[in-house]
Amino acid sequence: MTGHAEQITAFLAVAAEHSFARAAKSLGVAPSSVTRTVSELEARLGVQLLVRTTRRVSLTQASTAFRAQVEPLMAGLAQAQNDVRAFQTTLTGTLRVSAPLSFGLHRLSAPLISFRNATPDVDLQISLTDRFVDILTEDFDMALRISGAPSDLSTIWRKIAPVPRSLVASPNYLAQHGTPQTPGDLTAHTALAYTHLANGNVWQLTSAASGLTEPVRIKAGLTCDNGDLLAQLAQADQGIALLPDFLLRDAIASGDLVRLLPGWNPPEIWLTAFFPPYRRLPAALDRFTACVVTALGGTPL
Amino acid sequence: MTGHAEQITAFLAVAAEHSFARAAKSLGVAPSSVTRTVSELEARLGVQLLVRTTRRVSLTQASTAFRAQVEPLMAGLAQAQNDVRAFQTTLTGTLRVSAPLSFGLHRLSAPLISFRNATPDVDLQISLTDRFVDILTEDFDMALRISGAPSDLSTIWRKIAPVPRSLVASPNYLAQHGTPQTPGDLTAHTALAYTHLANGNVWQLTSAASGLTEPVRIKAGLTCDNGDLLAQLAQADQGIALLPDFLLRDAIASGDLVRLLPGWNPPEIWLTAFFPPYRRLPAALDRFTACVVTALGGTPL
DNA sequence: ACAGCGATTGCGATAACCGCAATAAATCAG
DNA sequence: CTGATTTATTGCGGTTATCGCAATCGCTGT
Repeated sequence: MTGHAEQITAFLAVAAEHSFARAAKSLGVAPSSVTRTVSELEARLGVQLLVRTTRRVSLTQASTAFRAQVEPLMAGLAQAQNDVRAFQTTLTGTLRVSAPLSFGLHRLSAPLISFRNATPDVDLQISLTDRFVDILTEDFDMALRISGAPSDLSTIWRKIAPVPRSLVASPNYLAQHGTPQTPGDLTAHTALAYTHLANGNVWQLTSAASGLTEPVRIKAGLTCDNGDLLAQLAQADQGIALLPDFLLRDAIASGDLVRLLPGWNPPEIWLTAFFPPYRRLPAALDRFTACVVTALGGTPL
Repeated sequence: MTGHAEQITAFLAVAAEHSFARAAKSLGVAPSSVTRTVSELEARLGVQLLVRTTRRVSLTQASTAFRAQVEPLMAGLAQAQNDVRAFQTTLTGTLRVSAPLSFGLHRLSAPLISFRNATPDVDLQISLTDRFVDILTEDFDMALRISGAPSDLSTIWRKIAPVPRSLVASPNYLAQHGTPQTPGDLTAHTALAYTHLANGNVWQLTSAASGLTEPVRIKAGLTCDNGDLLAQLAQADQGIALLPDFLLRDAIASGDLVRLLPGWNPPEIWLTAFFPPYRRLPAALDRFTACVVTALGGTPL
């Protein structure tokens, strides 16, 4: 892996123009520079490439063969450098996105459809998993997560939309264990906790009226990384769950689950997009983010 | 035609090693240099090629495609630069040689055979012509000429062997016009002159005894660029010719031509090899010159 | 022979480059 | 969870290389 492309470029220019002066003009430098550059190339290769007369420049056999070999390579190099620019501006390539399973099933289809209609050339690979994927190792371009404030200050992230949550339980469960009226009442109950948001089984509840926050320690009943399963367990009278509203809509409407402590709000969490440490997002990724924000941003999920 | 191969080389090294530090060690430079070089490449292309974490370096989609395009090109460039070195040292390629027709017919076969036996890989192209070819325009590597001192001081030339010449005429011609006994007697005779050595129809004759030179102006009978034809004309009683001995051997031996003024020598001329303005002769050409010198050098033709 | 154009080279000034050391940050070990 | 280590980055100083200008040499057409 040597290099020295400038020398080769100078040589090719002289070979094409059959003149150092015209080559210099073509390259936008002084003729002396071309002379030196080509001479240096010849010295480095140990071969005379150009036979000069002050009025004529001829190619040697060596340079004829060299030129035939090198010219397409240099053209290819220029081509490749032009092509790669397109990655930043054109919407092409592959986009690997990770999203939580429940969120994906309930809310992801709208932005996906919007993105696919807008940019059909991008190959979109969606991985629905409730793991916290390693963006770098598994080569993701974006990981959507539902979380509180990102712990990692170095990673690049962007809040998409707030995710309202509610404390819920089934009517049967409440009939058996009583309906809590204050945060303190929760200590006697069993929690169905979401793994990634479990904070040592301490729920912070904030009064909508006073704005005061009260930490409540509850019994750890079960921890799961999937919200839908937690909702099913709550409907099966297994305890009190703190879940995003978008998972609960049907169950609450049907009366299978009921909201608890309506005057108290759990900590605010957000649908957040995480990115690899790009300095600048590629065009396709930028567009995808825009679609997600358009479809889901602003209004609470 | 851009260039910037050093930047691409640096990028490829980092991509291969997945580390700036190891790439720097591999390239033999400081890590900071690699950082700057790659960053400059990214800035120039407007594309982020490498996603850095202090502990890991990943490729972007853009750089993956770029690398796939560029790596073989750079390898080809290195290959071409290695290949071209061989032209200076290995005996290959084509050798275009021009030589006078008469000389070629009488004396060139020996060095040609010697060269072909030594280096069968070189394609040898011999052009026998009595024109003074333009070495550069007609792309010759060597032009053998029989001439006096080269007029052009800039061209590269090498004396191979002296070419003894004799003044000759046919017995019939001498019987009709008389046999000259002194240079001055020549003025009454008709000259059969060789074109490239014709000097205004003035022959310089030097006395072997005294070393004095006497210019003799003679009648221009006929000028020709081919020695064999001149010899034939001399045998046909057309005049006095000044010709290389190697053309005259048979005619003199058979008595068809006789030497005149044996005590007076014509100007010394040489078999001379002329080259394009190479700074350094290619290997094949150097070898060919050596064969010619070995076969013909030293002893007069 | 002469004139003109073009390749080369010496030179002066500018700019680029390199390596070193300090900084920031991401991963590993305990 | 905290400290330690490794790694990419960046500011800085000194050296080097590079560029353009102008003079020189030399080829080529008239």
